[in-house]
Amino acid sequence: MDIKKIEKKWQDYWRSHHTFEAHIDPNKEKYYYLVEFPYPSGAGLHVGHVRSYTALDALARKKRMMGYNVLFPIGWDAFGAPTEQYAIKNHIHPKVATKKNIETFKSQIEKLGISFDWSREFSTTDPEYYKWTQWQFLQFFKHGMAYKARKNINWCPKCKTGLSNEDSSGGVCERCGTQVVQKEKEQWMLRMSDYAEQLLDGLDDTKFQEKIKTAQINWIGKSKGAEVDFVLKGTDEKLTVYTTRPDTLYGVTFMVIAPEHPYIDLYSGLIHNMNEIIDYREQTNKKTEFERTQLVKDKTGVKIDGLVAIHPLTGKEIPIYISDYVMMSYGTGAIMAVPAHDQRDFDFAKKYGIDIIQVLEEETGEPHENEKKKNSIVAILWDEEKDQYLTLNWKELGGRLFIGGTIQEGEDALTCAIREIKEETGYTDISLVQTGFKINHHYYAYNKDQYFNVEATPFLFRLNSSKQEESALEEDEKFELEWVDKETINREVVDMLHQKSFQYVTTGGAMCGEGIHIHSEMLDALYKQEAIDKIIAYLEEKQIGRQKTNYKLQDWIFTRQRFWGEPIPLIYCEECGWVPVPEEDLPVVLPDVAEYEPTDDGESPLARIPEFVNTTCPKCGRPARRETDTMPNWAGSSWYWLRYMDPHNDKEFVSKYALKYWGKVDWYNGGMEHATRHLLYARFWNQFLYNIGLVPNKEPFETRAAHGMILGEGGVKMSKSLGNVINPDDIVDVYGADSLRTYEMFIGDYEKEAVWSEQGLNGCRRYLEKVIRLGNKVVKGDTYSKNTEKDIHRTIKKVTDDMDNSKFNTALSALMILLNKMEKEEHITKADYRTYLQLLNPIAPHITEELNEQYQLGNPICESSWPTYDEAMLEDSEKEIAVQVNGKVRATIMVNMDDDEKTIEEKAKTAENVVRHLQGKEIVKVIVIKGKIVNIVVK
RNA sequence: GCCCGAGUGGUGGAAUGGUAGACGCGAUGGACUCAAAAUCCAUUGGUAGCAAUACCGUGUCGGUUCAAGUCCGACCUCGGGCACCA
Repeated sequence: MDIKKIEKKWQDYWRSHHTFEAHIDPNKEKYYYLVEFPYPSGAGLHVGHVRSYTALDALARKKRMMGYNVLFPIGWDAFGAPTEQYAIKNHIHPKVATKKNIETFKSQIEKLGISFDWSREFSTTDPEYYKWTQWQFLQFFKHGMAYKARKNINWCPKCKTGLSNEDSSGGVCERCGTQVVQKEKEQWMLRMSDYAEQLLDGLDDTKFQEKIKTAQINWIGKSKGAEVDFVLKGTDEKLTVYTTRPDTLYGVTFMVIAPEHPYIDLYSGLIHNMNEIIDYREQTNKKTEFERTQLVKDKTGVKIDGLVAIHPLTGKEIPIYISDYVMMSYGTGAIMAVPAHDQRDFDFAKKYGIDIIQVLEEETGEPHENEKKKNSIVAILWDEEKDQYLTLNWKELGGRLFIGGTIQEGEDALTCAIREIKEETGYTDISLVQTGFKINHHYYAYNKDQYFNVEATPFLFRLNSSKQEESALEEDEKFELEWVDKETINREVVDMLHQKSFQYVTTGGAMCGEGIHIHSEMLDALYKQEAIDKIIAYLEEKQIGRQKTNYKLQDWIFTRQRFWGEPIPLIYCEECGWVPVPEEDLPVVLPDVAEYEPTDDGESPLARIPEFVNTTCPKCGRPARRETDTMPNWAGSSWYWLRYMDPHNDKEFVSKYALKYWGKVDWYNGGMEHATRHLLYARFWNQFLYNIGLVPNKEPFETRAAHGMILGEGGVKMSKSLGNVINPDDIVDVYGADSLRTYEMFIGDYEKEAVWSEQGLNGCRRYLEKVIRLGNKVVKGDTYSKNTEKDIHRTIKKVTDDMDNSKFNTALSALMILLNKMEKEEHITKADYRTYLQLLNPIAPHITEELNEQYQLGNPICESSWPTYDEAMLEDSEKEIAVQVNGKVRATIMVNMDDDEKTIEEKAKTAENVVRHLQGKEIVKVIVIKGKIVNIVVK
């Protein structure tokens, strides 16, 4: 058999018979499968594409055979930087490069036999498509959802272009390695942050995988908290901060504002060290967004000399700093700093010597009635040289602990700690290293038969010399002094108070956990949520604060200073301002020019083309200028699934009729890398269209699944530089498309990454060859063979269920098992073979069609119905089950399905090896699970 | 740091709480062949044993259960996403 000819033959058949073209048919139930449309790069198709396309192809083929009207389209997401760069370098028009790349991709995909409906194919770069992208942008504009704003962008001075954050990671341009700078530009923005709550809510209407939902939720970044107003001393102005922990308000010891905060200029008259501040601001400006968002321990900042805030509750003066760890873009661009309970504030306070006030105490142990309150210490002695800590080993009396003790009348905590160390260990030559945060501990003392609630202060002391005096132990103090290392402590010190104490004094960070409030007047003794509620109520009553929800999600910067994108259809008129291009003049077409290289000043290349720029105002007819920026890559992919429903419509972006029939995408497959931004943009776009009544569903996608990556041999990413990229064409040439498809479906869990293996691929080819050879056994017969009848029914069920759950690997495994069984038979009937081929067809469509034809088994499989199974055929009348004695398998027995438990138990007890294990033992219990297992418990 | 995943033979990977390792790859032995390839048959988690069989075994430690790869708790390692987000 010539595989290549067969594959070509069936691909031609499907094309000429329009087998996979979908047509609206109200009498048939629809199903919409969508794969992320590819970016047709010069590199060609990747084996990763093959994996997801084959998976959805298999599902689509099966669904069609099950009688659904399946929409399974494909197109091209072709605008964007890579093609533009390629075009500039090779001096060809991006339009030409795109066309060439699409041709390559298309022929590669066709060779795989994917059942796409090619009649619906389009590219985002087609004027007939981007006309409607522009039209929809105008809907945003007309509904006040688009606005212009000045924004800092990443700018590469060498490439003369704006870069996305992704393209400028590490602070350098991804392509040329030049240091990226910040440049302020006017940009069109879409009000996506207005949709934060709706985008969050909408997730409930989807069946996305949990990890995809989480990614969306994280990106939206909702946080509940409060705004608090701090009066600036000597002014009428307030400095408002946002915090998620208003309950820690009493712990505020300083405030920080972002270097860009407008108050700095507003109050420059009051500030004495303006020069220093301007210097710092300039340093910050040099940093890229990337550098600023790196988590660094070493905080920098400048104290504002002359500007002081007043604590709204205590009336104390609070110093204000500027620092780049506070972002202008989040919250109010100003924070109240609580160094005791926030790591960043803690780091900053340590560096600049600012007070740290503890207002939360971690609680350990279980509270109990009639507790006696007292204050105590935990003292940890450290031998720096050996890096060991002194513990008291109380053995069975209390395990391994540090030195502990109760603070006496008139004594402070530190004195107490030094005294206790001396009394219990005799060491006196010590110095204090660290005082930890206080801990609120509940415990029961057996020797005193009393519950205690202590407020304990942990200390860390360094041992300077082993000078030791006589210790002063009391009667009941029986322990061994032992110096041990960190590991032993982590393992053996189990008392929560002592464990936490050790953590506090050795790691030395802020106390960020939950706890009960102290030093907080009205909040004292309250837990987190009660305290938050109480303080917010108070702040609101006094009108010095209010509850507030914040989102990380920001408005969408919708412009790029590039050539190869959709022109923004707006015209600027001196008289009328920004005016939309009239609908009948759409699309605003990209000019066919030779000059599309970037300009020096950051303007779009379109700005240099007078014929494009100069126009007249659609409103007043005076001379006017076109917007020269283009849309981002994300634009065209934000609505493409809608266009697939009605791709040739030149009156509307999609007809109501098509929308009503095809509805939502039922199953959307894509890479995990698009689970945040693309998916969010697409949902936002759709929700907007829904809100203005243009689409019938609020959420565009019912299910979103993500496939795992295919890695090169050795488990590394395939890349040009490693030279381990597998070209699907080469594989198809040598092994055939069906082998490649089968292998990629068999390689492992569809959602997990998988490692490419040529040997594994070869195994799948061998399997398909066996399927071909199985044909030699075919004899007449339109019913299943008696010997394999049950296996066939079971396999139908298994393959059907597994494919429904995207478990292609186990579906194939079941088919292999059935093949092995059939191979042992002398003959199989046409019916056997036909069903077998039908089950395999979604994964290996060419070879199965050919065999079906060759052995004259029936109409083409693509026009046949999916096999069904008979429930009654799934179970055997007899089954082998295991017999365990005390949970260990000792024998297997044959049972009939209609055996009652008594019979099974008897069979089990008399099984040869079981008898031996029962000898001399008393049977305590016998568990019989019908059809599964028997477990005999003996003593 | 936070949020997801995942740790099972030589290897890719299977196992609604019920015989761990299905299926594939590789390996070993054999058949066919002058020979090789292809194909077919057999074996293939480890240790002991001629064998029957026994013991051990799903990252580590503990727990629940008649029964744990699977459930619960603590930890370790790897992968991914997010991140001075107040």
